[in-house]
Amino acid sequence: MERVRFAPSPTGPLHIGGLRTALFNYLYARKHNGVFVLRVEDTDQNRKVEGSENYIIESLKWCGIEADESPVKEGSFGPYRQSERRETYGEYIKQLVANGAAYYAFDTPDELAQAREVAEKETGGFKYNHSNRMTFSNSLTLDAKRVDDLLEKGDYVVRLKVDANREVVCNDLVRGVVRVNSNELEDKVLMKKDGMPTYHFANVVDDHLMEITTVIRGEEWLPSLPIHELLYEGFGWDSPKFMHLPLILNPSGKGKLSKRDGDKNGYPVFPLQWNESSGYKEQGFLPMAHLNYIAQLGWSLEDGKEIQTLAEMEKNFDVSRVQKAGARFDFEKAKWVNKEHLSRLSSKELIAGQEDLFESMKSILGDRLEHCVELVKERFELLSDIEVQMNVFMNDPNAYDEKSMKRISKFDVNEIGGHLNDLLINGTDNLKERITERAKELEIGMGAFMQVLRVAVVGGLSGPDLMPLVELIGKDVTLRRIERLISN
RNA sequence: GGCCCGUUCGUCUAUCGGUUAGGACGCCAGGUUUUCAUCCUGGAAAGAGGGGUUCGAUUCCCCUACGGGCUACCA
Repeated sequence: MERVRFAPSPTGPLHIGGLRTALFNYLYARKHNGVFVLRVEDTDQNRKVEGSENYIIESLKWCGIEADESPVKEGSFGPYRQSERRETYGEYIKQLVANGAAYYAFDTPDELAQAREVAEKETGGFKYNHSNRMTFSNSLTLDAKRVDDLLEKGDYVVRLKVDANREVVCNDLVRGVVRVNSNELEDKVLMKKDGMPTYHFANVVDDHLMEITTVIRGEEWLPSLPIHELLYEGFGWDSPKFMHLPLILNPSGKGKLSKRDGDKNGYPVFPLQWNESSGYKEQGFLPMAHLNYIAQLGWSLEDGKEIQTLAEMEKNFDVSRVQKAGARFDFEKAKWVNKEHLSRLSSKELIAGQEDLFESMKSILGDRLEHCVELVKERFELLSDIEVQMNVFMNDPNAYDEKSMKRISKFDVNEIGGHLNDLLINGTDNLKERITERAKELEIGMGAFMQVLRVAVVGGLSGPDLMPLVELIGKDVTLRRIERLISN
């Protein structure tokens, strides 16, 4: 049975990259009839941001990709918050030291900073590893008595002992084999002075204990894969499969997609509102459409089909079709995907799915609601367009478009308005034919009638099909709008 | 700087040695529409560069260039 996990740290809102990682984990789990776990990696209490854990959970909920096991839905591998697993890490770190794969280190931050400064000047980089570990203050260099004393004081970290000059072979589901010489690696801190594990350690211990079979995460973790591999080895555990997802880049291609760039170029980077930043939900995206678009960044279908529902993605997901290279985010295409999803919904489905949005319209338009939606539906790109477009059915124009007024000013608006009034008195039946007839009689262009009527009804020269529109708002409203235009 | 990963139209991508290098977004033109949008048709637009391997390379290998990631007692 496949078990995968999404393991965000609650240091802020979930962003597009994180959501895509969550989505691919979810899709992988569903595709393989496996289990999708949400684990909160809150080992750095200093960076913890209030409300972000809840935000992450709510975001996944909005998207419809909730975890099977999580802090709010405990399975049998809990707790699902790393801050609640301290004792476990304590036990396992001892085991690793006993195995000879890790050691205690007592260097102070100052000493390390100094060593770093010197090393950077001389060689351009500092690494705490086999080459210099014997010059530092740790359980490899100090005698047993001294080590015990220092341990007693509790002022220590635990470091991974990386052997010199050996090849560490890693496997990645999208990139294949990645080899790295252990000399490039560092004796990474596994347990911090405060007794909390670092990412590397907690991650490996938890993935093992939670019986994770496939680790799917962002490419930024690829460089630390060898460290993780060595940890599994140090414990004598089998490592899971790994899949590193290509990064989502800023539209410019410069760097990982950032909130900064989103703000600058006017597109959201969060699923839901977070403080001042509005999310995809607030911008009027269908959760499924948003998911569909971000899935497309790094994954494609064999037949080139681009629009998929969540259910279809679950069925179609295929690891072997995941891209290697990072993909730039494109807000225009994201909107197009949303539009396609919207247009695939029938008016009935659309209304049913957006109860809040249609509630007040329903009370005004009653039975006509569905027909009204039908008429303007194809003009929706974002959910926010619904209110704008539906307005023609609800309210008389409160202003007239300047250009349009100029266009119709070449006609005798009063005269044409009078004729329209005259024709409408008898109702809206066969209105188009009757207008055509009248236009012919008067030797006035049909266009003049239609344009004047359009401006009267919608306030400008663009809008939905005019005749069905007049029919839907009815004779009286149309008459009133013509009157308003004339008296304007 | 070092290490790792990557590189097909402006962007997302197809191609798993032999194709007029295909699709989508966006853009442009035409058609439909009394208008706009939709829709339909057409168009411009790509294999980073250099070496190999091969009868034949976008595809396999190497080098260079460029891009990205990592380089914390952060994740």
